Amino acid sequence: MASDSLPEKKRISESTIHRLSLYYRALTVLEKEGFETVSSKGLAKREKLTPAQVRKDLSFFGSFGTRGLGYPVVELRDKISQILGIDRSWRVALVGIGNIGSALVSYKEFQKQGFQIVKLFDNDQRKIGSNHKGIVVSDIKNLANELEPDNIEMVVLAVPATVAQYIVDDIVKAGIKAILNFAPVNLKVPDDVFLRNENMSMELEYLSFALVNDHIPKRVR
Amino acid sequence: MASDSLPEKKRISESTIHRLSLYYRALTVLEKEGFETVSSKGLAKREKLTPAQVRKDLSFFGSFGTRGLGYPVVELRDKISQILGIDRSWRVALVGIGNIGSALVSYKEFQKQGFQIVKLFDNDQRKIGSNHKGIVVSDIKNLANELEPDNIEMVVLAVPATVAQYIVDDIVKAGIKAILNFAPVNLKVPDDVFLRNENMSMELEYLSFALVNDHIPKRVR
DNA sequence: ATTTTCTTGTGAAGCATTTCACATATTTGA
DNA sequence: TCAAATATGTGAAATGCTTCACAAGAAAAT
Ligand SMILES: NC(=O)c1ccc[n+]([C@@H]2O[C@H](COP(=O)([O-])OP(=O)(O)OC[C@H]3O[C@@H](n4cnc5c(N)ncnc54)[C@H](O)[C@@H]3O)[C@@H](O)[C@H]2O)c1
Ligand SMILES: NC(=O)c1ccc[n+]([C@@H]2O[C@H](COP(=O)([O-])OP(=O)(O)OC[C@H]3O[C@@H](n4cnc5c(N)ncnc54)[C@H](O)[C@@H]3O)[C@@H](O)[C@H]2O)c1
Repeated sequence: MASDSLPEKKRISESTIHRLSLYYRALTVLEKEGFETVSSKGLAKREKLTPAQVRKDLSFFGSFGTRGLGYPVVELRDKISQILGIDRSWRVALVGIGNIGSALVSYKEFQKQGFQIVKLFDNDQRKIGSNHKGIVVSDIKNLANELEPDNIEMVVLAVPATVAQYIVDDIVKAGIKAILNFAPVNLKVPDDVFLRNENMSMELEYLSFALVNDHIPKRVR
Repeated sequence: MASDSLPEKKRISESTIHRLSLYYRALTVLEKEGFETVSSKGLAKREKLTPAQVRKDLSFFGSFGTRGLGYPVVELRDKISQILGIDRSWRVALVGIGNIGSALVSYKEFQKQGFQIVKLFDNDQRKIGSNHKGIVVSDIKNLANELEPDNIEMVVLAVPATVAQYIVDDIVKAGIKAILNFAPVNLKVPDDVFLRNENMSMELEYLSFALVNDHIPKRVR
């Protein structure tokens, strides 16, 4: 036959990616605690997962363990950080320097993890020009000029829900491909833009449901 | 036979519960826009889901639609709010009045949605006694006395990761059954306590992974 | 009244994810 | 050196979740 289907890129589930974050965090702690190796069982226990789940997740990306011994803590952590792309730093812009936005700018852990907030935007005249942790707030009007994908790789959106779609449209136009949105609204973006939503109300509603229905879900994430 | 297995309580998946939140939000918007009914197709489109998914989710809880017509917007919204348990208000305590904690207290939407923050705790002498939106910050030392499950039904935890487990132990001891945690740490709680984590780093790491791997997950939540 | 159109509700099929179970590799202890 | 213990990596089975597809009910059109 002339054309077999192209070797399709292996697709990883969202859950696996989230668990990689958990493993990464656990391994960081294990290193601090002085462990040199850890078994899938040990790792699983820390994150309330099964050993098989841990092994399967890691197996999507390679073989990192030693039979009879387990995984080398530091090596595995470094490997996961490569997989997640957090073995480098990311330049992040933050739009909306309100309650949540200010909390995010002040949060030093992001910086340490390599998510560097390097640009701030707002439309409030009292905020524009002001200084937050060494960064001067730019006027949102200049977003198109000042948001270069060469420079900024991710945008965190912390503006009111009512304006979020307009702003996201501009962000997309500027060529940004990754957005973390805090506004409780379903934003429309093209297929090649990665959008994640942080929806706190949803988690409170989940708790409400759980209390009212005394609910244990089939599968806990 | 003497004993058939008890009619097991229908377990609903986490995804379905989260989608109920989305439907609720969409229906609120639809009502404002003046729609009296909406089809599963219409609802699906707004939330980037399939009509079958919408119908299946709702079918777990009953039959709310009319064939040939769709679902009555207001009625369905009210029904979902009953299912989620948000047709009432919840009394919430917030522990840790720092960057995130302050943002949450100032957020009026929670109040509107029925999540009433009615008690604040911190261990910082400069914060204890101070007033946030009409609530005086209590000393964390008094948590055991002042956190009565009769009065407080949920706790939001916004303290440093290093102390989160100690505090959560006290919260559990006080009899609280629902906790929303912002600290990036895997907290241990008994099986009858519902715990949800809000982990922003995880979402940034997801975006990082997506950019590095040009990744579209198998299933988008 | 009757037909056509629309749309729900739901088993069943299809697909994704988790768990099982074991061959295999390595370490540990005797 | 060898046996026992440990623990990975992975097909296959089991479980869970989503989508299909269609019968059936209701509305709209004729
Ligand atoms: N505060 C919370 O605890 C919380 C919780 C959950 C969700 N959220 C959501 O996060 C978002 C931000 O919430 P917040 O409490 O920080 O609100 P906020 O009002 O304190 O901050 C919003 C900021 O966006 C700016 N802004 C408004 N319009 C803008 C525009 N067109 N361009 C640029 N900047 C603009 C405002 O000047 C302000 O600084 C909202 O969508 C809110 O629903 C907040
Ligand atoms: N700020 C952010 O944007 C952000 C983002 C993601 C996660 N988080 C997490 O949320 C949590 C809070 O972050 P933050 O930035 O608001 O930190 P913060 O230091 O500003 O606030 C923490 C608050 O907890 C109080 N606290 C400390 N120990 C306490 C104790 N034993 N009992 C009671 N209160 C105590 C402090 O006094 C302070 O008010 C942290 O776990 C952090 O990792 C924060």
